[in-house]
Amino acid sequence: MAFEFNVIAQDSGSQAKAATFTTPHGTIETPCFMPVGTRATVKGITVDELEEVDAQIILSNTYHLYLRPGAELIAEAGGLHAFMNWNRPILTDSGGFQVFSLKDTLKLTREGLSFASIVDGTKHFWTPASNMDIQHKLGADIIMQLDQCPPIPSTRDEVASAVGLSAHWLEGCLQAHEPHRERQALFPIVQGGIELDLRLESIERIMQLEERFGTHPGFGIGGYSVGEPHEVMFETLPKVAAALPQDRPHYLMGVGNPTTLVRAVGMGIDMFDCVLPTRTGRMGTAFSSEGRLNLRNARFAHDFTPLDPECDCKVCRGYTRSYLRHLVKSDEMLGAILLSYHNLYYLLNLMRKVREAIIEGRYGEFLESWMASPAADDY
RNA sequence: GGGCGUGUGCCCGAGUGGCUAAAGGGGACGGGCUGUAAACCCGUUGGCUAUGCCUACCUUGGUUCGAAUCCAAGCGCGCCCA
Repeated sequence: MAFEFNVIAQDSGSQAKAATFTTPHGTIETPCFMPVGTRATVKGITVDELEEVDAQIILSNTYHLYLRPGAELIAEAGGLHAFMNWNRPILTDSGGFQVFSLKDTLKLTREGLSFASIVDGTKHFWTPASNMDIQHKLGADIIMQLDQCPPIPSTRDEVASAVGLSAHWLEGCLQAHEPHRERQALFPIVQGGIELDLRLESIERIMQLEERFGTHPGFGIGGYSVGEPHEVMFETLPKVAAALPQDRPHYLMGVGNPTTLVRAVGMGIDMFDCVLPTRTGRMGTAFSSEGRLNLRNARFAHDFTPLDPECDCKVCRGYTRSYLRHLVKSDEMLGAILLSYHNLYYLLNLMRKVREAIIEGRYGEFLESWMASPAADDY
């Protein structure tokens, strides 16, 4: 059976769990971090390197690929996997986040959303069904429903309205997706901002639709990390994750930094994605066991030690902080490439260690020592 | 030797009497980045016993209430003539 979620270890002191999730392009081990490759490329990283750092699944974006090069072209290439030469699982986001981040160019209606292309200004209109059609053509293993992701701060009415609209759109997505259920897993997305009752209402409306459309293979949790402090998210996140079925993966969308990942796993989250490792890497910042390092800082000019002495990735084995700083300061693309590579390795490796800890029944210890370490400085 | 031009903060460069501690770049330094309109964005960049004072636009002298800005000489640099 496709899209099987098998929990292989459950932490006794938290909601942390280790599991596997089966997709047509392979099995994902959770908890996992998914590198973001918006435009069918994880910026600065080849697919060989993605396999080197052992990314099990990557993300791509419906909005961006629809605009360029177009879903038809990707279908003609044989789908996203063939097009980008990546044969492991892929998840495509629907473009719901762009409803939030590109709000100036988008207009919402109950039927769908209209928007002006950020590429050439042309006008477009999406319905849940047309969005599904695009994602079917792209052919990712996991696809996300079209949703509305409201920013922080939003009024309660605005958040409630986003819950309603997202649930309404979900129905349209499910309907259009029915013939494709075996090939692609459609994840609904929980909205509701930072208010628990709205979150629970969102979950209820999502679960109600199972009566007509069958079991949802997994769940996205959206609308967090859109400006609120982490602690605010943590007030409701464990309750949201607990209110969802435990026999399916919980995907916390767009999160986040290393410490947030380590903690959120204990709150019942199985999947994460974030642009942070690649973006901050490209901009000259590296994750490390000593905390975040801004390689532009003058203090690294004569530092001929590895980026992170505790990391065994090829960047840390082969290059010094001084050299990486030189590349960054000189605007050499290799600097962005190497730091992106290291940051991805770091985060993926961290998830592997978290998973190992869960399986060995010591997630609590792991979390405690993590929080006490300098690596948790981003918190 | 003569003629013309030019000299601004770490660098390039705007400014040609008061609104100038001096635009704009670059560099340097620091910060940010969370389902990627991001190889991007923001801040600082003469000194101090800081809501004020001091020192500053090659140097010296002058004009003026007031000069980076006008005048004279000198020095440096550039081009042309000898």
